[in-house]
Amino acid sequence: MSRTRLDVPDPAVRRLSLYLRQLESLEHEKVSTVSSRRLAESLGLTDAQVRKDLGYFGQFGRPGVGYEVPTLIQSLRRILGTDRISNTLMVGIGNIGRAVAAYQGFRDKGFELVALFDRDERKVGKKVGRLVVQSLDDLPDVIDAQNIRLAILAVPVAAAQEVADLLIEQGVRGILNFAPVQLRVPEHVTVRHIDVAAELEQLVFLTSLR
Amino acid sequence: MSRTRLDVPDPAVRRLSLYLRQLESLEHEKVSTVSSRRLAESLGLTDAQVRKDLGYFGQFGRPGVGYEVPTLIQSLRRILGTDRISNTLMVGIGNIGRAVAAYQGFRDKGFELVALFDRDERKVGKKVGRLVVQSLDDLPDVIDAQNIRLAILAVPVAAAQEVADLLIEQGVRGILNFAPVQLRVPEHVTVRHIDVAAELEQLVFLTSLR
DNA sequence: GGATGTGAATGCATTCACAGCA
DNA sequence: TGCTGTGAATGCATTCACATCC
Repeated sequence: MSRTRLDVPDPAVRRLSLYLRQLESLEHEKVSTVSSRRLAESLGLTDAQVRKDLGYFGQFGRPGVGYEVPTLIQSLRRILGTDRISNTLMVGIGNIGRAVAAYQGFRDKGFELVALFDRDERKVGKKVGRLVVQSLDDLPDVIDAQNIRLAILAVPVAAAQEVADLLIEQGVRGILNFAPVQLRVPEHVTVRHIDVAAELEQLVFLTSLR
Repeated sequence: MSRTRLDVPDPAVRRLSLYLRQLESLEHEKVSTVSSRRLAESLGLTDAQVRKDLGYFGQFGRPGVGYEVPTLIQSLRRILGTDRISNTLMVGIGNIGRAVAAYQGFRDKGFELVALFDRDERKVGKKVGRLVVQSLDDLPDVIDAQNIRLAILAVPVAAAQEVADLLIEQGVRGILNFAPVQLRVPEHVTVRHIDVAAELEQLVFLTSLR
């Protein structure tokens, strides 16, 4: 049976982003070459893991030398799909929404926030950065016109599932969810969840052990 | 060898927060009892996993009946350590910092944001919600006086490691890091990392597969 | 009958260890 | 010699399956 991209362990894919971040920082420091050992150490991992992870996707290094930093960065971006810009929309322009919208440097990472939506009619028409908040009624047209497949969901818990359903119906394939609720989505849709309170809970637990 | 709390799989601990969130929502709907099956289904997990996870910490259910929702909530809070309020501080009052500070409901989850800090002298003295932004010079005194062990780090990448070192030196044991950089910390300190760009990268990768 | 709790079995991710190449 | 790439071995998490109890 042929190896498909799908049988890569999920934890390995998560680490790809980590490697990319670290490599970008090395590039910034004008480091031209890095070994799996060095990369691993700076991230608190093992060299074998770095090599294995990269090995799922191809051969990028040179024995006896290591990995060329700029080339590996390019390769990782291509693998992740961030070598081209993905148009992204956001629904829910509250505190979190505004903060994320204000974040500079999305574009460098392969994303462009191209549309903002809110259900609250008082927010519609207001400017946030370069963008104007739109009504949810415009969602279908905008998604269509700009070929959007990624959405950031920053609405209150009570509205999250409903808005997610709407997004999916209109063709969104990936949702970054800030609402502290588990979304129910069809197979072909991917959700990533950011839950600040849950992370703090983990910290309390882990710090009270030692 | 005796079982210590430490040999609980990390993924299991992460799911505890998930269970808690779901149980709170069930309590809100006045559901008094829930089976592992039902709880699992609502979270996209298996019943065996729910039982095994809870089993690491004790026996909470009644065979033939299930788990009493309010009791299990209490137990989970005690396990996680969120049955008592943890005083928390934040450094870096930019966009993200302000958004997190504005988040209502920390207290219900077991946290109280009790102090804000920023290096920028122009921000010091300004009010954010009920709190006044303080100078980093005051950090040692505040940590001491309020017995703070948790910190939210929302400073720029360039300052993150330095501020983290300072926090740790003053006795902070857990750091929630929003800066997209891997912090180097001693053994006894725990870090959780929230990286919005990395999550979006994952979405791009996962959605381009199918 | 219906559900928990938990050892045993499985499956998946990590680490080892070494052949092969620069 | 130094480092990659990768099968084999290990270790860890999940799932199975059933004895036990309400």
